[in-house]
Amino acid sequence: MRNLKYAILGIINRKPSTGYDITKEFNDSLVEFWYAKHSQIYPELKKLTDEGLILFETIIQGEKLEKKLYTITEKGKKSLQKWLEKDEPLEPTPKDIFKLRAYFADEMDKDILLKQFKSQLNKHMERLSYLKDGMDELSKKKEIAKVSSPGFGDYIVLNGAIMREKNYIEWLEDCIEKIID
Amino acid sequence: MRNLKYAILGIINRKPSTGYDITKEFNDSLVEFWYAKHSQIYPELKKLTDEGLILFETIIQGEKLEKKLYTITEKGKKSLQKWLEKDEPLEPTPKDIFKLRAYFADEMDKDILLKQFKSQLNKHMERLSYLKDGMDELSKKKEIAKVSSPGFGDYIVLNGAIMREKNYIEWLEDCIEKIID
DNA sequence: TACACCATGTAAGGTGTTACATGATTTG
DNA sequence: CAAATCATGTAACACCTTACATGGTGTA
Repeated sequence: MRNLKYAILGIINRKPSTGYDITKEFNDSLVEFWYAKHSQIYPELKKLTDEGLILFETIIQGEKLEKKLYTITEKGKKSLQKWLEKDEPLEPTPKDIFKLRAYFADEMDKDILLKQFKSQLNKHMERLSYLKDGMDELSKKKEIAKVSSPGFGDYIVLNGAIMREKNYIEWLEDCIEKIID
Repeated sequence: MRNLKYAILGIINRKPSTGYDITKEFNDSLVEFWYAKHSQIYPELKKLTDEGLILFETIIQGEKLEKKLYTITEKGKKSLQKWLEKDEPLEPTPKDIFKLRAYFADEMDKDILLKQFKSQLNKHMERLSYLKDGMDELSKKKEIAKVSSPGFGDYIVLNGAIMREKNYIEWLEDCIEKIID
């Protein structure tokens, strides 16, 4: 466990960051497979500092705004590396509220059921389109699709998200077909 | 929120059940999209009883083993129905620890990275095979693939799980190819 | 009679969300 | 100069996991 710990460690390892930066990173780039609110991040940063895995430098922005720029320590790098090398059993399948509803489909009025699926389809199509835009931007910005290039991680996970959305859409369309006839 | 509440309500609505039954149901049938431990279920059952959404009958098994068979009330059915009809915004994408690791791929030694992906591939192939077996069994047992038939919910979500696993496997294979060359 | 499984609960602690709280800087 | 964004934190509460705790039933 302690996954947030390693998520933060990994981000700081990529580039020294403030708590605010990390929050943004989570809710922009990583949001397709990890996220956290700032209320969880700041206490965790304190904890990691106490554990000697990161350290910070106070920076004054403008006149008096203090911000803490965190850097990973050698100890932190070792800890991260160890976590990256771990090969653990598969996590339980993530929870999916829509599928939970779908499981109770035979209790639902057919029209409502259809409306539900169509609405869900819409939302996932929007998300897919958003992700595709992200991919266009990424391929402009970075040299991707090559291991050890710094954009490789970004590329494969974004590609994974696109594949996942396409697949979910396929499933929804399949269900809609079955509901109709 | 209060999703566990509705998950339990839905299960009891399908068929009167004990806490033990519900626990098994979660960890057998529903595990691909929802689950909970008994330590979460028993307190929730108490809560739902207090709210008048379910009620129980004490049954003696054998000589003296007491078990509580829960049944949904009219109030409970209304509450469930209302939840089933809700159309809420998309949940954030579920967290995926493996993708979190993958995001930090450029920090990893290429051999270790490859081993990670191959191991992950193995595990997902096993899960897929397990799910396919489940589908074979389900199609023997019930009349499925028809809305309003009682097996329809079971069928579409199991089918969704199979599709999801196939897709994840495809992504892993794609990544492995990219890592190799 | 031992072992697997049935059956129900509580306690402690970790993880995550929402709301509260405050203030500075940048940009239009 | 107003609004958006930058920046950091705490408190209360909800959700979830692990471990503790106890005892009955069925079957080989």
